Amino acid sequence: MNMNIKKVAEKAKVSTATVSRIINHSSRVSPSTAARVWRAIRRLNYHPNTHARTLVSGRSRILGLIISDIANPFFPELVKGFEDVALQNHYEVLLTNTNYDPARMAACVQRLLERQAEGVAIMTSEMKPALIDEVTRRGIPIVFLDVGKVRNQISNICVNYAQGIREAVDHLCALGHRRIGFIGGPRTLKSAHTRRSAFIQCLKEYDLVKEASLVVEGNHKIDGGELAMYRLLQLKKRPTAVLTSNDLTALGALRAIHHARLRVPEDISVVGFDDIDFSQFAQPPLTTIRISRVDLGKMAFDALFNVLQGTPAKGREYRLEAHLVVRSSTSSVSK
Amino acid sequence: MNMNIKKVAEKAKVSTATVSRIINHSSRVSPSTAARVWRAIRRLNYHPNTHARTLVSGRSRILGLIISDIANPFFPELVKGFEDVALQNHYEVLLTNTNYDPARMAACVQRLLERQAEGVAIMTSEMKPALIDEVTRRGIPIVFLDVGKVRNQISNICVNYAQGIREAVDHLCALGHRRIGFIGGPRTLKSAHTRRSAFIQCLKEYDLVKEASLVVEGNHKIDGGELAMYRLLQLKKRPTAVLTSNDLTALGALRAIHHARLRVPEDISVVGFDDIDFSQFAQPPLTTIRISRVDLGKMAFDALFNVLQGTPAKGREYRLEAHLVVRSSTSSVSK
DNA sequence: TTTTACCATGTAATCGTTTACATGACGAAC
DNA sequence: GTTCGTCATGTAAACGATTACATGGTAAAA
Repeated sequence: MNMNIKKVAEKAKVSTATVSRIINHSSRVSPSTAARVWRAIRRLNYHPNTHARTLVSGRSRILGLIISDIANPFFPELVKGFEDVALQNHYEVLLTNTNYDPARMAACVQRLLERQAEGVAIMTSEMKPALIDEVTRRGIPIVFLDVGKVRNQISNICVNYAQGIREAVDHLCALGHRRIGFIGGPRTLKSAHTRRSAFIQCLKEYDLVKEASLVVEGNHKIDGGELAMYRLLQLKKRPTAVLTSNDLTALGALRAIHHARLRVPEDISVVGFDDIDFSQFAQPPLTTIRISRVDLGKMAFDALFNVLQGTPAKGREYRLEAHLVVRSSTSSVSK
Repeated sequence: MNMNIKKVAEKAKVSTATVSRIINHSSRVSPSTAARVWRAIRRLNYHPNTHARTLVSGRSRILGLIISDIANPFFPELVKGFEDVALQNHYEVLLTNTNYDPARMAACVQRLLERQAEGVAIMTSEMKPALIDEVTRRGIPIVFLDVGKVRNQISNICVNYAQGIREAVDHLCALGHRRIGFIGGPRTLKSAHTRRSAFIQCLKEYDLVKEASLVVEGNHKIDGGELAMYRLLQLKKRPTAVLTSNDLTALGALRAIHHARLRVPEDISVVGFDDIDFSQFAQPPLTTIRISRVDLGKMAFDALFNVLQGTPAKGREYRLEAHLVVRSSTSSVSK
């Protein structure tokens, strides 16, 4: 019943080696036999068994993609970008979720190793060094997002958060804001930390109010943003504008402000981060710092692909820009 | 360098067959050798090669999950539900996107067949019968969402849209609404069609205004909902409440109403469909008909799993309930 | 004590490919 | 007309597991 290379070989009256060579375009074969074999392949509706291929060749044509949580709106587009270009290059993608849990991350890596992934994109930050070693020891390239150093087979995509934040602060300053609050992400998250640092750095460069109470912590979800915003609203001198560590946080802030019977942007300006699909449909549409997650996904693939093709297999540092997109949640400060 | 079963066998001074038996708990082995082998396995950090396993046993422990588009907020949670329970049962999930394109769907199925998926969950409706045949001919179970008939290895999950819609209409009637509009999904989409039919059916059962102009077409995205709502607003006698075919459509409607300087729910009540994560954070929080997408994913896995385990491998029909969740986008009709 | 049965383990075939090496045919170079 | 190189193709050994069958040993049954 099941088709295999042997049957094709028989039908085309050649050896399996020849069929294999034709499928893989691996060495010269006479055009006439090639045609005969292709015809047989089509007739029998033959498709090579990937597992057998992987077994003998060692090449699985599988790439691993590790993310935190597909239900987090940051990731779907990233996945899409990665998958699209992987598919174009005839790679299959094995998607794994860590659920923000380092233990589960270990399991993800394990699963990818077992399936012989040829490369691993780690787009989340829960990571133990021991795991990385185990991957690189097998010669499997890795690409990280914002963490770790570029090494032999390790690439890194650095998002230029600072630039995006600088643009946002520029924009707010130009509108007359001086007291700018910041709602960060969870302490444990590397990227959240980077964003906060970039903001604080920015405060120094501009002539802005620096008060510890203006920087509060969220959880990168809506409820955390809402809670954090309440805290900012309760300050005796509250900020006239708020920058947030991601869009969900900003949406939570919007809610809190709305509940407090204040208006955005008339009473308080709000700036998000990421530009998830939704932010343009928020009420009001959110001014936010955009990271193209589709590009991020594509870039992650490229990073792996380059190492996979490259001789020598050197890792590289990639840069992804973040820019402000102005919508309606910011306006000049009212006095 | 690479670990394999042979090295483990050597180290533990047994044959590879014994190691295999121990790994698979497949037949009695003496506890003492088992212990020795497990120790060797741990020492050498051995993990079986899945491809070799698949090749000889025919079982890949891979399930295929076909969806339209991971960036569509309907799917991430579904994927998560499916994946979680698949993982618990030691299955890997191969996720494929059709991008709403039947041709790409064919490619998805092809890829899954080549990777020897043991079961396929098709959570989207672009499907050609020829493809299905090719899958079932190989004895691979399939589960559909809302389409097709239950057959030998084919299961189907039927969402009880009608019930959800009935609850919504009940709710609106109780609030005094009589002119209820409906914004449907794209004609090509089976589930959209089902939802619209259920609504029209409902109109007949209740004493409601039936006018063709009250049923308009969207595209299951925000812009489509917005456009469609504008059309409803331009009617000489506009509806006092609107039911929509999915939440994105409802959010678009919200925008349109907002732009028209009308208020939700005071001037118009809006009901969504699906209860995507976001709808609770809309302004105002959306009354909507909830389908638990996590449960949907789990159910899809169960359907496949049951056939995979079951003897005989009969397909079944599953039912998923849809219920109204009332938030703030509906209120009694103002006169 | 002999027979029987069963249990733990080993031997080797098998899954469907790829690929190093062997082979034979044919044309060019001498 | 040998000899040689090239080219197309075939032969067979991997790859790393599972599993049907074989084997020998030990305990129970006779």
